[in-house]
Amino acid sequence: MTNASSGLAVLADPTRRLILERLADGPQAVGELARGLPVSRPAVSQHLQALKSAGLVRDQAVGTRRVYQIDPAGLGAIRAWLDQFWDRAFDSFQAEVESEKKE
Amino acid sequence: MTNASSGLAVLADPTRRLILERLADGPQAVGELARGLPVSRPAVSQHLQALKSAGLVRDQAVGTRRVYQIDPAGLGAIRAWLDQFWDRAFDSFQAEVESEKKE
DNA sequence: ATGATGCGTTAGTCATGACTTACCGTAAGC
DNA sequence: GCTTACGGTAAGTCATGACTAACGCATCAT
Repeated sequence: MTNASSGLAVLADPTRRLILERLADGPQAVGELARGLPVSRPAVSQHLQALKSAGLVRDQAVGTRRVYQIDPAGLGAIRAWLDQFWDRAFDSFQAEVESEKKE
Repeated sequence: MTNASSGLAVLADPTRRLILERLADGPQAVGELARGLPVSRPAVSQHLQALKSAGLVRDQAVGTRRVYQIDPAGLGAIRAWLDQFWDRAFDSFQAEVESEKKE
């Protein structure tokens, strides 16, 4: 699923954000990622699974290796939610300031 | 702390997002919020505490009630992180597409 | 002063999830 | 064929955190 809810839940974990930051510099295989991270390879695998089902990464088999890269669609959904939320909050924020002025 | 890390961690919880959505329509007191939510009032209090320490809401004492409203600053930090991350990811994504075209 | 309302806090329970170890399947190299 | 690298999966442990019930404190009304 590629909605903001699952995306935000996935972005909550610091290790998962680390993985995304690595992938933001270019595609990488699971082993490469694990070598640069403070957790085991299976842990990375599980995080990648979570990121994938949230639509934040794509994977591609290359021989025996499996290369992951960021999927912009997932990030877009989160940005959209945040932007829509921001607009709404800011509107009511200003409306509140206005109504307080009149008193 | 008002950085993206704490903000994202706080946004991960669905109940907390519900609270924020309510507050996006205007300031509200704790009891009002709790009445419209599927959890107890103490739970709402604790969530508000988490939201407050992440810089996402402000509170204001009004008599015996305590009115909460969204603090735009916290949301801004998260948006900034996401935007910066999105740009970086999209660049390397396009670069990858380009390099694949040439093969 | 007394009662009532509104909230924060504490203690304790329970579920979730992040992690490791061990294992299994698969693709490449000798 | 056999072995070796790579990665997903299963099982089990442990910490975190979301929640409720109970309590205490402050503010307003009578």
